[in-house]
Amino acid sequence: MKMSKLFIQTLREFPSDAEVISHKMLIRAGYIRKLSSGIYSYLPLMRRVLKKIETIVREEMDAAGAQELLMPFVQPRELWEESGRWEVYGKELMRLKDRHNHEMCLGPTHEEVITAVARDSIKSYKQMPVNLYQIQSKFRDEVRPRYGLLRGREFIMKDAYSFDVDQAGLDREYQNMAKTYTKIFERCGLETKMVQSDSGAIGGSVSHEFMVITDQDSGENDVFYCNSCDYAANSNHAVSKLPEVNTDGGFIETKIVDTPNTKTIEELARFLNIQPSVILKTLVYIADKEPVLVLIRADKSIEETKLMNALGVNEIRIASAEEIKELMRKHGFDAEPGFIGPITGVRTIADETVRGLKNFVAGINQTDKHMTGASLPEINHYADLRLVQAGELCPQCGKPLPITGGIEVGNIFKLGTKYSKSMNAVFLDENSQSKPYVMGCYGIGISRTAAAAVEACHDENGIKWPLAIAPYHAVIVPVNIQDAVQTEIAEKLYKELQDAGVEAVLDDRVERAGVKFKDADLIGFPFRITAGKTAADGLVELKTRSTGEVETVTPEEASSRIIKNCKRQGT
RNA sequence: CGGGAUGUAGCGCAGCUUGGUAGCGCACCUCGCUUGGGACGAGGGGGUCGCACGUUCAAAUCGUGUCAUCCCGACCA
Repeated sequence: MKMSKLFIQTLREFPSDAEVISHKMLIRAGYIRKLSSGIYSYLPLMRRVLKKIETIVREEMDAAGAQELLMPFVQPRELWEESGRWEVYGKELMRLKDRHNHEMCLGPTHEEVITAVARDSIKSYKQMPVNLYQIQSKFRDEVRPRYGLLRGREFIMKDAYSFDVDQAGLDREYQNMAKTYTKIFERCGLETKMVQSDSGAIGGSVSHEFMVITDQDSGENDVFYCNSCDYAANSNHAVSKLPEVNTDGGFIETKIVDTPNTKTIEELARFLNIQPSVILKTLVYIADKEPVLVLIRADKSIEETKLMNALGVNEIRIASAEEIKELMRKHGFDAEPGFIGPITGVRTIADETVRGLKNFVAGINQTDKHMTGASLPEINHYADLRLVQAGELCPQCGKPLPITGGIEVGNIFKLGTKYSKSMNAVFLDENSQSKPYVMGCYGIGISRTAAAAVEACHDENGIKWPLAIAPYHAVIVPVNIQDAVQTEIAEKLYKELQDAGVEAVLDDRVERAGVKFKDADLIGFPFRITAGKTAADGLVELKTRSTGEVETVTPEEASSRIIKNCKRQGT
C-alpha cells in the first residue's frame, strides 16, 4: 500500500473528549471515528487489525474443532421470553418494534438463538459434542458507554456455544476452550491471565475471564493474582485469607451507650476509641424490591455481586435513607441510617467475618445510640460477601495478594442446562431418554482486544502493535522523494517485501521526514525502514518500534530481518 | 438515574460579560521554497455558531425549552 493512497488522517492533537489512552491513540492515529456515544466506525487500518485478530481466532477455534456460523442480529421478543431474559436482561437489551408493531431486540449475545438453532437440528446424542461460533457485531445499550472501544455499545465479538450430552463432556470442552483462548491471546502478542469470575447475567455456574493485565487505574476490572501460586480472580469473585486482627471488643458488660453524631463507622470507632474490626456493620439493601439486612465486620466491605448471588436475586441496591426510616417505622423503631442493627423478622444475611465477632459494638435501631459488648443474634444465613482488598492473603498459599487492573478480553462459562431446559431443547440419549443439552459459552471481544492491545502496548509517541495484529508489518520511508537513490532503494525494498508476503506501506507522500516519522510512530508499524542520508552508501536504517532499537544495515539485511520475523509469526 | 461541564469548519480552540458583516492554529487546495523528528512565505476553499421558540430594528452573544457529547457518582450506615 502506498501511504499517499491510504485512507487515513492522523491528527496533530488528541481528541478532547477521549479519556483512556487506547481511545485517544486510535482516534488520533486515524483508526476509528466516533459516530455516536459508544458507536464507532472502524477505518481501514482498524479493519485490518480486527481482521488479524479474527483470523487468529478463526484458525484456533477451527483447530479446536469448532465450526463457524452466523446468526441474526435482530431477534424476536418471543425467543427471549422463552429463556425468561426478556424481563431479566434490563435496559441493556436494546428493544425496538418493527412496522407491524412486533417487538424485537438487537442481539447482545446469542444463547437464545443458538439454543433455538440447536433445538431444530440436534436430535440425537450422536450429533454431539458440537461447538458453534460466530464473529459478529453485538449491541448492548450500556448505562454509560465510555473508554472508547473498551466499553462501547456496539462492538465485535466472537461467541461460541458448545453442546454436550453430559457434564463430563462440557468439562472437557471447557478445558479445550481454556487452552484455545490462552493460545489465541498468546498469538495476538498479549499477556493475559485466566481468572475466576462471576457468571453475571448470562447465567450458569463456573466461569473464567481472560484479562489483559494493566496498571490498576487503566483496567476496567480489579484483578487479584498471586505471584507465588496460580490463584487469580476478578475482584467480584475473589476470596482471601484475612490477616489476624482483634475481633473481641473486650467490653465487660453489655450496655447501651450514647454515641451522638456517629453516622459512619469511622466516627463511631473514633468516638468509642475502638477498632472497626470489633463493630458489626448492618447495611440495608433492597433486593428485588424487598429489604434485606446485610451484616459484616465493619472494617470490611460488601462485594455486591457476591451478595446478589447469595440472595439469589437479580437486582440489588443500597436502600435510601427514606426507605430505611420506613423500614424502621414498620418494625416500631425510629432510627436514622448509621444506627441500624439486626431486627428479627427481616430477611438477614451475614458475611463470614461476622462469626468471629465477640463483645462487639452494634447499632440497636435508635438514633445516637449503640450497644457495646453485644453478642450475636441467631443468624440462619451466612455467606462469603466480602470484597477482597489489597494486602489480604492468597486463599491458596497465604502470601499477600496484590491487586492489579485487568481488561476482560475473553470469558468462558459453563452454562449447564439453563437455556436448554428453559427453552425445552432436548435430544435422545442412547437409552431413548429425552435430555436437555449441557451447554457452554465462550466469548472473545474482538474490538476490545484491539483496544486492550493499545492499552498494553504504547508509548508517548503512539501505538506499538504486536507484530501479529499490526495493520501492516512495516513502513518504508524515503526521506526525500526527490532523491532518486533513496526512492529507488525504497521502491525496491517495497516490492521485495511484498513479494515475500510482508504487508508493507511505502510512504511516498511529499512530506518532510519529520511528518513521516511522527506518523510512523503514531500508527505503530512494528518495523520502519528509512532510506535517507546513508542511501548513497547503499545502507538503510531499520527501526524496531517495540524496542526503539535503530540499526544501520544493508537493504538486503533489513528486508531479510523483517521477512524472518513475519515468518516466525506465521503470517 | 443524580451531579458537573461542553456544543462555533475535519481536529484543537477564541469570540459571548457589554447584541451590530464569524475568527485563530492545525488539516485541506494552488504556487514558491525546503527535505532526518509534525518547516517557511504568498494566495485560496470550507461553518444556517447543536436544534426550536422567544426578546430585539438586529442574536453565536440575552431568555426559555430541547437534543447531543464528555466527566464524576450511583460505595456501604
